[in-house]
Amino acid sequence: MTADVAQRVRQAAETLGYEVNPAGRSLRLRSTETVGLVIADITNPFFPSLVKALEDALAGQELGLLLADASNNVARERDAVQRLLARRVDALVVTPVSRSGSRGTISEAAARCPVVQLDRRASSDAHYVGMDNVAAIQSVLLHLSTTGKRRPVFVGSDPQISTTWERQRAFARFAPFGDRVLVGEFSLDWGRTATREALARWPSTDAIVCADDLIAAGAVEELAVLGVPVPATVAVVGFDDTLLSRLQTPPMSSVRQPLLEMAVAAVALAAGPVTSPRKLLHRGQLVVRASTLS
Amino acid sequence: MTADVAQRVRQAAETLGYEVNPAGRSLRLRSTETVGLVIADITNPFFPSLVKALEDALAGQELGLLLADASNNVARERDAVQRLLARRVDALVVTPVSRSGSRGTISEAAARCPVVQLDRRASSDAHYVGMDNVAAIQSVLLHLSTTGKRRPVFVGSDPQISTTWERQRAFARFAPFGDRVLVGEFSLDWGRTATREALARWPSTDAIVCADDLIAAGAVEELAVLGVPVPATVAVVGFDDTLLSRLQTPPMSSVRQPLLEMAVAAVALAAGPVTSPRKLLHRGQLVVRASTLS
DNA sequence: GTGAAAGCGCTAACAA
DNA sequence: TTGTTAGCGCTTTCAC
Repeated sequence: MTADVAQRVRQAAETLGYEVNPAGRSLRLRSTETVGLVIADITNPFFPSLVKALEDALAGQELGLLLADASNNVARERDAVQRLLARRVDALVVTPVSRSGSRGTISEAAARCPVVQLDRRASSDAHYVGMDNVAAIQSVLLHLSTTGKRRPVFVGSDPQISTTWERQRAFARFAPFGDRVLVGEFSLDWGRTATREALARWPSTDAIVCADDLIAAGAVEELAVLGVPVPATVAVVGFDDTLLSRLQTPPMSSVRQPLLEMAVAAVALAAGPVTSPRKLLHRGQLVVRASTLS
Repeated sequence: MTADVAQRVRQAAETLGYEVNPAGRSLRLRSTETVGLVIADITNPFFPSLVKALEDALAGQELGLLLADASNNVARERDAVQRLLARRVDALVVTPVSRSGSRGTISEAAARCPVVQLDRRASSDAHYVGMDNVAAIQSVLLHLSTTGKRRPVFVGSDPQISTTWERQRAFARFAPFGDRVLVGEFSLDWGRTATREALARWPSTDAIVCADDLIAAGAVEELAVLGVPVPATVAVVGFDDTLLSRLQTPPMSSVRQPLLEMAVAAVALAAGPVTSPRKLLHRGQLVVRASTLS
């Protein structure tokens, strides 16, 4: 076909309003050009930013995004994965709900199409793209120590969530008092409760390192109620750098994940040639705000 | 086919791991069993709850959700709509970015498939499912008046956003001083600026009615800075009942939209028989918290 | 360089 | 009730 004819065909297609039908294309090519995303819990303010990052990364590759939410529930996560698989997504991106509870679902899915675990991980049969939580905790501890805080406590969430688990383990290993750890859930209330408990058990506490911003926000609130000056007496650090960290009074220091970078890497693994499971760790960045700086 | 044979076929399908291929099905049925959703701005904390509600409503009908984000940008919204249309979604749900700027995009889309405007609206060529903002503002004003607040100010966002526009107009019509209106954008900073401006222009102000929780959070913060007691001297009300309203100190009263109900209605219009454009208004509910109750 | 034909997996219509 | 067939829109192959 000559360039001239090609041009005229294009022209005609334009005026007739013709567009390729992706169903026919899918059938023939055995590809849907769509990636499925299963989010652990869309009501957690961290995940919308992840969704957005992935959207952006996919748009660059002309890939569509089919979204599902697991509502923090292993059974619903399994259903969501099945639904997306039945729709023949070319690849699946998942933030697993639970280290042990999601493993089976993810391993089975990985046998059928490329699967990328993003942010959280549960199975070694699938790719993983996340943040280096050990390095993140180390930089938090270093920052605290340079501001004179040497008696931090860690307040985590459910250890079945891989991110909070990794942060907890790194804290246990590198903090001055590695056993000063409390675990509960991602919630404001837990942040408050844990703060009271921490101060009661370890009165010398001068910093609270939280597994996410929700917990950190609760910690800041409880400290205000208790009349403990932040950061003068007790500093607070969160994770994820969500809107919350900027809104809280005082604004909170928080570790930001390089979401777009991670999303691009995840898409590359999802859409690229099939390989053995890769593990990609990106560097986070501690955003310093008033809750750790007088 | 007898029930017995049907059962055996099902059994065989099960053991062989057979699943219908939606591509073939789509091609034959001329339907993708997928609905497209274009969100105005996923980083606005209100929208994730909308997405979740729609997810839930669609899951009940075995429909998939193809998601796109317009990033508050009319051009990106147009692109997103085109992309979803090219993928032959059966219907489109949109929260239009701008009353005038989104009209063309939505009207054109409505000519190709059922389109439901959710929460916000821009075109009368497509269905609309939203909240009755007039009734909402009236109930806010009534509540304020019964708590002795008779000099409210309205702080809105961009009047091109249909929700804030409707709230603003209702306020202008029903508030004691309908001209006490300031408009800016959905942001904390605007909430702060507007609060200062309101108190300067109308020193008798005893309540600030905000177009969303972000603005309201800014108002509460600025009042704290100015040393104005909330709610004793000035009460504050927001919209959307997001996480923010519970987290702010004091917790803020906010109008909650009946999201699931709206999502179910939207899905019914999207998946139901084609009809002339419908306009469905649901009733919101004012959630009263400390920012309006001493 | 161009055109024709096969076949992806599915369902609806029709024939037996 | 059961079995057969056509054709949805696309791309690839192969023949010309």
